[in-house]
Amino acid sequence: MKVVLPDNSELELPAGATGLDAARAIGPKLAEQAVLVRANGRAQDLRLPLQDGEPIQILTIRDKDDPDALAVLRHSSAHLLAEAVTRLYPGVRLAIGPAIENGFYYDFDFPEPIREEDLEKIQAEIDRELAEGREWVRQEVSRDEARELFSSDPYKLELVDTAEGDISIYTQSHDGVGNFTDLCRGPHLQDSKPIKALKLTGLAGAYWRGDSSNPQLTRIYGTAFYAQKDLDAYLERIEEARRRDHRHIGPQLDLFHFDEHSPGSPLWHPHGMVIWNELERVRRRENAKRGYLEVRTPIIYDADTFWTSGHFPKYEDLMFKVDVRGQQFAMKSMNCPGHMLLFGSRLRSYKELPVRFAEPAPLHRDELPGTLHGLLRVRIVTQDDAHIFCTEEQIQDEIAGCVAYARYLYELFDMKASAELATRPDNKIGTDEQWDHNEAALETALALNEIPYTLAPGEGAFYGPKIDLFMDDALGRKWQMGTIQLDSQMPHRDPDRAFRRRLPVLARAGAGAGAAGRGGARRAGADPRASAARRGLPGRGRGAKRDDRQANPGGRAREDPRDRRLRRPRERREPRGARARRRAIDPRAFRPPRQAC
RNA sequence: GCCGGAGUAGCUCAGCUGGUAGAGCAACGCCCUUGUAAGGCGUGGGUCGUCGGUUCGAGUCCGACCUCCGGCUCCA
Repeated sequence: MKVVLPDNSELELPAGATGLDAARAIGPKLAEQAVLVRANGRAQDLRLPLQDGEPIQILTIRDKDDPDALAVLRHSSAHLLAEAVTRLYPGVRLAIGPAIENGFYYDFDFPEPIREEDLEKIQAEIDRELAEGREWVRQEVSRDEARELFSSDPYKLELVDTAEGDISIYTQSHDGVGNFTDLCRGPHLQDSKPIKALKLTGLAGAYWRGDSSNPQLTRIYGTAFYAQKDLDAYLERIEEARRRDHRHIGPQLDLFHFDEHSPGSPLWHPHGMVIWNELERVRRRENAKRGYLEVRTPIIYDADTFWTSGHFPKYEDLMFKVDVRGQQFAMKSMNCPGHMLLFGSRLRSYKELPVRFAEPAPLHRDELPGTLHGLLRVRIVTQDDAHIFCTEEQIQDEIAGCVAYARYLYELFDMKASAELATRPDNKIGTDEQWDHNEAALETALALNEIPYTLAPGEGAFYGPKIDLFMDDALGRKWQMGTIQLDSQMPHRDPDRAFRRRLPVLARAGAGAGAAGRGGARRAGADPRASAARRGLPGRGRGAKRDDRQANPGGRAREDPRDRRLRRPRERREPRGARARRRAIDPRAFRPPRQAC
């Protein structure tokens, strides 16, 4: 058989030859330095056979910046970590240990919790392994053999059962030491020599398979490079980014600060307001150019409003509630309710359409403490939020307009946009034709604007697909910025019947949408509460409300407002933890930002 | 929320096994007048995150809480 080399020359090989065989055929030095073969564009273990006629590229230790070459180095590093931990902590159970963007991690289930100090010990053990050296041997096994091998490792067993294709294992050892075997798809290095720098960087809790209903594991992070100076440069880059952290610079420049008396809510200083007002000016100017009509609606609405809008069934725990003379109100976490009330305040003619309402209102969200992060994840956000009421025929143009607007903003701030297109979920309402049409409209808009996106199948809201826009920060963390959501089902939930016919609503948030949630758990059902809400159809909210009232008659005891003034600020209304227990949910699974109404 | 870390003067931090708080920078005062990464001398400044407990005595030990930092997506 033949394979094609990068210079387009052909290499003749015996049938079943592997990447390593190909390297050997070219030269001994190449074979020695090879770490990976890219076959047909895909990273492949050197030990695996090549296909006849496919183009290949041998990556070596000199391709030290190649993402695939780094990934194989780091994945092998993760296995060294696993070996060290297995030796140091008898009884530990192994979960998974992939390479990630800037390093690798391995998830463990420790019999006893470990602390940060333990990392030093583990690091020393890994350093010893590196000094001894390790070679990796790949073996293919049957599913039954794999189950036998990992019979005491529940996580590995689950992986065996859910794995696609053949099962492989890797054993790492050298001169009889090590001898650590792990279930692994590969690819791996030939041996540990290319790992010139390996550093454990952190410790964190992480749920098995990213699902909060699963046990929490202990994740150990690390990174590795083909050269010590690359590790040094990486650490220096992290340091530099830290020095430029807006959370330090902001207060230093007297722009804003945070106070523990209102966690997650910046206090803007005079200098900061100069920037704020400039952003406002840009927002007004650009909105005006695009035909948005500025409106202003209340911050606080009664519970009825939020049951109808669907916020309460889904997001009640993340909204600030206000008790007004015994009646429950809440602070809006999105502008939709006000805009719906405004649009529905009189009968509208389709000749008015499209109507684009924009509102720069402060929105309040009771984000969980562990998720707050400077100005990027806050409890109060003023975003350029808008709702567009239009006809089915106008959808495509309006969406394209929204995406183009988003692109304009990203370019204005010199940010690289990336997007996620979330499509129909299982509990969707509306017809397939409608969804086909709407998803296509979103996709077309993204393509027209050349914004790279990934598909998130099944992640759309039950009422329509959406586009979430992201930015990366200096440390490579992803933050959700804007969103564009299409709701073709609004009339179903509109109690006031302001619509004579079914009218789609487009909800979009652009500049200033800084409080967006991070891309959390992707898996549907990760949040039991949210998925339950998704199952509920529009209109069921009212029933749910009655149930809720019965379950919780009267709610919290009322208090005299005068008492409130007298009360010392630190005093709490209820036992600590009661509230936390009530909302035992996975914060990441919750995508608070802007589920439209 | 969960896991790990942290909370001592405006800032950066030290304070080991408990005995009533320190440094550098900043600020302020005086001196020097010195051409742009830190001239000299001196002074003031801390309920050691909050509440409670142990103790003759707690920044230091125990408990609860608050806030902040890293992480909880990258699928054997």
